[in-house]
Amino acid sequence: MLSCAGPTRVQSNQFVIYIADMDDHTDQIRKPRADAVRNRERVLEAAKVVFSAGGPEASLEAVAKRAGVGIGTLYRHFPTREDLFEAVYRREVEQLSELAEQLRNAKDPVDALRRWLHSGVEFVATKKGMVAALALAVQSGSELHAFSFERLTKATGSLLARAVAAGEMRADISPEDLLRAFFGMCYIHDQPGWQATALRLLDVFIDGLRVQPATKAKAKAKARVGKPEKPAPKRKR
Amino acid sequence: MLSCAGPTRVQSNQFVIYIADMDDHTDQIRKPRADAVRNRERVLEAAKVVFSAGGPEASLEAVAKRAGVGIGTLYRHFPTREDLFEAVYRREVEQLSELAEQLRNAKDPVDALRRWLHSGVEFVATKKGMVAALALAVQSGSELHAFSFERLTKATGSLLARAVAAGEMRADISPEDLLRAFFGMCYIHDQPGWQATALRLLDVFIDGLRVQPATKAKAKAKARVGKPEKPAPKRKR
DNA sequence: TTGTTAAGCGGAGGGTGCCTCCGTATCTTC
DNA sequence: GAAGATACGGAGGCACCCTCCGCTTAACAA
Repeated sequence: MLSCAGPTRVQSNQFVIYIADMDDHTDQIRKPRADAVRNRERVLEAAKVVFSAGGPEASLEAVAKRAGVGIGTLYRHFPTREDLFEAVYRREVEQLSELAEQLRNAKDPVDALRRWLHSGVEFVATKKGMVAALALAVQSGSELHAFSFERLTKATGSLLARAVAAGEMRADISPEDLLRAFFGMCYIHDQPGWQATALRLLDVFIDGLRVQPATKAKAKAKARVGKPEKPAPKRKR
Repeated sequence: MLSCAGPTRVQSNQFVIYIADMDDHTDQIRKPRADAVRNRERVLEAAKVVFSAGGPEASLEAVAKRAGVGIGTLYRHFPTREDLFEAVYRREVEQLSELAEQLRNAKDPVDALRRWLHSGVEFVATKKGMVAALALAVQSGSELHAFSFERLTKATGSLLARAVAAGEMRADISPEDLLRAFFGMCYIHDQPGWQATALRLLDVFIDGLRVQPATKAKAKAKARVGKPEKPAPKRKR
């Protein structure tokens, strides 16, 4: 937190980028230490296993032990549990995002959104710990750990915007809201048969999002004015 | 767990009923000890305060300390955290149930349901720890701690059934599902402004539950659980 | 009132987990 | 090979969970 003099380190998806501090004369960009890289990977691998087995509450010390590193090392790489979660499930989040990207070209925008949400349920089902990870990101409004949330919001937003622009869906629900609803539906995971329930509930919700036939034409005309990209307007209450 | 010889004790809502063991000759039914009754009440009072302040994760030892009893006493009265939750919020659950009872006489059944759910949000807002408590009851399928769940399911069911009977709502959503959706929506509590979001999301959901007069037949067909378009290849799991 | 006894009390204690701190080890660079 | 930066690891302090058991106390009978 206090190393103002050293080179800034920005963590991207899989890499670590080193940005030289231009004010500093001795700005030597060191290669990251091999053992550090190795250990980080080990911890990630171990966390994946441990979280899958023991749920999101699993002991971090267990993760460290499985990774064969000291607890201190774990904490250095991932200062909070959330950080670790996010790193573990980052790939999954990205896959979901990419799926949204692909679905943008689907014919029926409402169906595209539905299919995306259904895929989300499947993801959650496969990767056990993911709900917890994402829910954490959604819940704790902390800016720092919101990579997943931001990424998924964007994905949701793009699909939602299309449906709204097509006059198929009401415009007063934000992507964040939709995402929260999604997580809410998945909240009941680990009950037997929760998956079917979640899908059913999501379908109901999507029906609720639909613009009623009576007002459809009006909404369509209205939506055509603005750019399709724009997120849903901010609602007041 | 091993006191086979003593009188059986069944814990009802607010009272403790003593059932004499008929096989036993010396089946004297003792009045509950005054200090036990007093302590139980104290713990409940303390728990209410502590959970409100510190959330559902608050330390049970803190509760015991505030109640002025030993930790052992707390555990004797409430063997699990869940037990304590349920006892604390039992009154609230009952109030909600009673509200549902009253709303059964409302003219518009859909609006009655909506109002009830909105009241639920308000309850959750007031009694901070309640979501957690109820979510626990909903989530952990444990039969023993399902008082709240059962009670609320019944309340939801009565309102839902009325709306369905009136032909206003689709019939393929169970009270349990609705309840789960409700808790899902409230899952995001403790974010600023979550209440407005929850209400909005609930409204969307209710709209989704509605049978549209214009498209009634279509909506009904669509309400089938499986995919609407495909021949539904019976997905397992 | 007093004695008996079950019921209840409390908190020590053993266990687990969180997170920090800092002496030591190892790696990169020159 | 030396120097210095960087990372390692785990001990240690803290908080909490939950159980167990010797002691206390209230209810009841005589």
